[in-house]
Amino acid sequence: MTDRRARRHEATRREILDAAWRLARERGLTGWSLREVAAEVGMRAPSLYGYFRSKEAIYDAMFAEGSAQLLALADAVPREADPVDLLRAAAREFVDFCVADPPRYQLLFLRVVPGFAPSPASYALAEEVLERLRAILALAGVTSERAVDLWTALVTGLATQQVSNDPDGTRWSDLVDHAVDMFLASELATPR
Amino acid sequence: MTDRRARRHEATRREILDAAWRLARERGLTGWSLREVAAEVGMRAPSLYGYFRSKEAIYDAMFAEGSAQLLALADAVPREADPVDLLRAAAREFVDFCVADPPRYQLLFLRVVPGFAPSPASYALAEEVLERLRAILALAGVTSERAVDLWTALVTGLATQQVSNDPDGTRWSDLVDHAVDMFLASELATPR
DNA sequence: GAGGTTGACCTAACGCTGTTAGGTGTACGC
DNA sequence: GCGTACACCTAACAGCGTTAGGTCAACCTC
Repeated sequence: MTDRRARRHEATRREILDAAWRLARERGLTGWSLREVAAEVGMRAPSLYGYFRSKEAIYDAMFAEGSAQLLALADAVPREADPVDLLRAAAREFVDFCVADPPRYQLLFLRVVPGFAPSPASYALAEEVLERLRAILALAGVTSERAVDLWTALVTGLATQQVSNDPDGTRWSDLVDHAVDMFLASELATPR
Repeated sequence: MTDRRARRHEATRREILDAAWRLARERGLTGWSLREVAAEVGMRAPSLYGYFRSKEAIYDAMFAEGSAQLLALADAVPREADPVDLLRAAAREFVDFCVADPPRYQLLFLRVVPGFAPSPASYALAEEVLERLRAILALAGVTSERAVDLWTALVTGLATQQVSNDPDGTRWSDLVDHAVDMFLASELATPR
């Protein structure tokens, strides 16, 4: 049996992370303090340092977690559909993923936290997400690196506009299918 | 003659604003303190409050200034060219504008500063930028609100990816012409 | 079961942040 | 030349992330 101690430790880590997510959603990605997180789990701020080496380490764990969630989403994309439907679904799921949790989106894709950059381990997860994206696009016949870059610009652009300028509406989400059609018309016409 | 005092006051405001921009470019949009700005202009932090009501007011003045610069850029777009060339030039200038000064871009288009939202006066400037954009797109025959939204998503997406993921290269800037062609092929084919 | 160790948590404190209060001297308008 | 208004200062506040050092209970070993 793995140490009861170790399990308890992991559970407390989880509790801290959950509290951080909760506060980030309530007050904005950078709108919370360690003292608040500590209060949320019934501790004082310095005690958190037994679980995370710094506030940045908490952001890093959140980054890894968000990436893992997106990775799971990418793996759940159905493989047997029509390529157009496939990409439409993928784009829509991505934008919904972003809109559903704006702080998570900002942490993963915008460089919003002042000193923060993901650790190599966490960044590797983000790279793997990109790898899955490449695979999905390849299923639809889109393989060039330029096309992948254009895709990321397009879908993150839609997500950014939606989150920043119409957080409670669907003004840009509604454009996703149209944008995918535009993209595919252009990329599949000149397959190179 | 307008008060020498008033002129001197305005000059000091400028000096403070320039120092804030300089520090933002050096250390990131939110990576500077009032004490640093004050030191830069030979004062102590509390003295800045004679010129700006808060740090947020400095951000607001920066927001207004950035918007004015973008407005000037929009007004400089040549009106007599071929519509495709026009939009290509406009998109390229926009992305270059963003890449040239990432903190300015983040201030104007990402919601990066924790508590900050532009004042109504500053926001009006940003709205005017959008108005100019609509006019430019109309020159090329693009008039629907959905098409304008798709345009903003596309060009801000390119800019975001460029600034966030390849700040010193041209990986996404190089896609601007291609993206504009893709956009126009789609929007002009179905003109309604 | 007693003893020693380890780890969970605490208080106190550091240097930093934006901001306010209150004081001093000087440059200006009359 | 005088009185005022302004430019700037120091001191201080509460809050921030973080470190140092201490206390107490839970666990492992005998």
